[in-house]
Amino acid sequence: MNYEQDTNQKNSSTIQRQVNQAKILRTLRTLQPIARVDLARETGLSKATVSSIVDELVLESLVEEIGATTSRGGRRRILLRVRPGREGRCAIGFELSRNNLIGILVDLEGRVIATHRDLLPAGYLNPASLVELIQQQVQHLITPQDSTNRGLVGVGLGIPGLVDPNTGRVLVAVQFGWSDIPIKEMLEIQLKVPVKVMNNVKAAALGEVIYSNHSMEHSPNPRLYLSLGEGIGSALIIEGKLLSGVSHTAGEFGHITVAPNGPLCTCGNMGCLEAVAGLPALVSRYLELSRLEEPSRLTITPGEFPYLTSARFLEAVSAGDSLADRVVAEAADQIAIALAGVINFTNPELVILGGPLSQVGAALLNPITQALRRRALPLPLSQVRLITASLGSNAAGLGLGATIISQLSEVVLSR
Amino acid sequence: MNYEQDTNQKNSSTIQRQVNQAKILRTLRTLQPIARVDLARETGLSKATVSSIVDELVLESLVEEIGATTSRGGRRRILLRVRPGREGRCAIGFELSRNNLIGILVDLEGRVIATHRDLLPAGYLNPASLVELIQQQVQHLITPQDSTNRGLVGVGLGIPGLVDPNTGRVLVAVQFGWSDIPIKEMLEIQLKVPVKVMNNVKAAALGEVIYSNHSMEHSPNPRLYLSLGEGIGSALIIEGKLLSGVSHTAGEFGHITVAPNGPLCTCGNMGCLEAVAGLPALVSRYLELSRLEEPSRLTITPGEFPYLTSARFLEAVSAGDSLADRVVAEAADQIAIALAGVINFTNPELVILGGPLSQVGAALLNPITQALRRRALPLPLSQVRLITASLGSNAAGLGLGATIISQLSEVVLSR
DNA sequence: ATACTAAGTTTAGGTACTGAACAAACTTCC
DNA sequence: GGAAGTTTGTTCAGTACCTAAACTTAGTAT
Repeated sequence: MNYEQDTNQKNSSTIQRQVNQAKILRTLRTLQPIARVDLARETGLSKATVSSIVDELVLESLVEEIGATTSRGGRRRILLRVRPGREGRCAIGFELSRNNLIGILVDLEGRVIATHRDLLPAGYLNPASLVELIQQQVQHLITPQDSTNRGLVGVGLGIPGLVDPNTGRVLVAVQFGWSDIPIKEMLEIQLKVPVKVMNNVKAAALGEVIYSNHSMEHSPNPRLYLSLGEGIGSALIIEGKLLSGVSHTAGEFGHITVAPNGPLCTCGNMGCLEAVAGLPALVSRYLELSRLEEPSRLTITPGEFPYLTSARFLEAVSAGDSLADRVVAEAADQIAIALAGVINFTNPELVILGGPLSQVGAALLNPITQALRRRALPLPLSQVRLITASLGSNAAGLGLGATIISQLSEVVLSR
Repeated sequence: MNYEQDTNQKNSSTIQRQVNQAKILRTLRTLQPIARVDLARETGLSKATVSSIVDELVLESLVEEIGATTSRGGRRRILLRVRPGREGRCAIGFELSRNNLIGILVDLEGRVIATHRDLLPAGYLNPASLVELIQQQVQHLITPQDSTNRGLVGVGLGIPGLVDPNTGRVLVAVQFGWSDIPIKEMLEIQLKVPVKVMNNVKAAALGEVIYSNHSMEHSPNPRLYLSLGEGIGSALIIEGKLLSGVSHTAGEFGHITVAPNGPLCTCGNMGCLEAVAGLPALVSRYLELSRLEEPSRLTITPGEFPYLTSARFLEAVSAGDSLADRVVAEAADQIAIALAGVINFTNPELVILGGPLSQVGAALLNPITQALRRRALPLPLSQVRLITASLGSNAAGLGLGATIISQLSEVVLSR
């Protein structure tokens, strides 16, 4: 079940054991603490098989015994659980952003054990240097004794750019000037553990979605993550998997048309959501309206106007600036138009609002909720839970870590 | 592999054989005619295993030998293929509409062997009578000798209404006054073969998507089917599976907002696509504009105006009525607004235009294509193939039949 | 102490896969 | 035409993994 074994594994066709190992691990994780008998009953496997597989899992540091229950006649049941903390196995999720590399070490239960942040060196970032940097962080994060990475289940990496999650190639990353970099392959050679690479916003989406649930079990129903910031993106998760699309660009939420004759967007279309509700648009709108408003009622002084940044604008909203609040409410209406369409179309069970704009909380959530009531169909709307993202800058790392961990209890049929 | 065997099958855990049977069947179907050696090479299984599984498949009438090739030194290879026609196994797809029950018998290659259509009796249709009617059609369609349905792999049923495809329950079918009918269960008891029940538009979508491909192999990428008629619906197929959603209402394309302050829709929202581009809206628009137009240039005479039906309107478009054409072109613009959003969001490889309105062909397709060029993002747009539906009233039946057949070469891990 | 009960382990038997040897059915070449 | 060579498909011994049933372990009940 670890990487070395996978590579010199028999002949890819002994699916049985993998399926059953995964089944037991999955059951164990959702019902823990649990005894072998109950695992047998839950999974439909025989007690003998469960014993045999549990033995293996204990050997691999994935599972541990935690004493016995009191009995009501008969031998006491020995409770098992997924082995938590540093003593068990773990995974690391990395997020690469413009200036930082954040690494988050999670245990088998998806809990954070340690984090590490490196500032990126100025100037061009070489793919090889990134690999080097990640290798160093891995050494920092896992226990120093374990230099073989044997405790490490795998590593995930989120990158701002277009990634093919299947091959793990970075197709384009404008910020770093990369194109067609086989980063997954490079990392696997260096780290000797399986690596998963994906877009950082999608990784954050996975994180928020998985951790919204209090269990790492995935729902089969669609769940949507919305990232509201300078740009507006999203990720749709169906049956626990990210929708990627033919060219891996699925999730473009910001270019849904919400005002057919509205302002020109950078993409060439008129009235894209991003053009009216992206942060730059909100700042412009604020400046436009502030001319009509009495300065005394504003949190932002007219002197700041020429230098008004998105961050400062968001502060004003949080500080209760009524004009900023109005601008956000207007944007919420526009967001709701697109969101209502997507809710009707995908019928999700969960929508998570993420990105900088989402941090203003109720100032955004309330008007969106209201507008959705007018715009969305009653049945799908009644099924959807609308919440705000809660993991902050840890989201991507956690999503990647949890994804790696989850793969232990999934079997991918190779086709 | 047939239904009786499935029920008293060992103990649900002999997954190995099922996986490998499915793998061989899948490979065989895409690469046929093919010999055992090549199957072994393609699937990675040993020659011994392939021989053993092929023997089983031949016994089950799923596969047949079709003579040998000429050799270039060495024993000649015996070519195998999926057994076509009545001699092989087959499936039946039924579509229930307001007045008709259409049954389509397809062979293992997805080709139509026979069709049958019954007019429904007037008045309330009892679920039990439907089961009875389907049972009769099954008897008509399969060879009379085979009264045990042994040749029948399974049956699919498409119903206009809200269906839970997992349980096969009809949640609501307004046209028939049904609610919460376990139609799948009822049919399985009667027919003694596996039954799949789903919404008829989604079944049609599956049909069009599967048959657009010239092979029954499913692409992993998203594909979209649009049904343009009185109402506007859609179905999104991802990894060969229909997106259903929490409450099984996914695909509501008609209630995407395309004109935020537009006309009131039946759903309560303003400016839904359906309210501006559904057939009733087009007819109204035609009547509205016809007052300004010179009657001589119209195909429809003013005398018809009070009785103008959607069907007549569509005839006028096909006849080249310039005003009707203009109305369709306007609608195409609105459709393109919603479609561009969905293309950006889902990044599909295929969009199929279906439903009555799609039958006007280029009058609709051209303006949509043009508008998409302005509205959709270049990268996703460049990947999408936009075509018109081609199966007509057979679509749903074919989709269901093909779905049943496809299940032979798929393994669903039970969780 | 003895009987009962339930959890977990051991064992014998069955299924399904694989590699290697073998049989079958060709072509080639002298 | 027969020996040699080639390739396909089958048979067989060995292995992995599952199950049911018997057994061991470790408790409670009386």
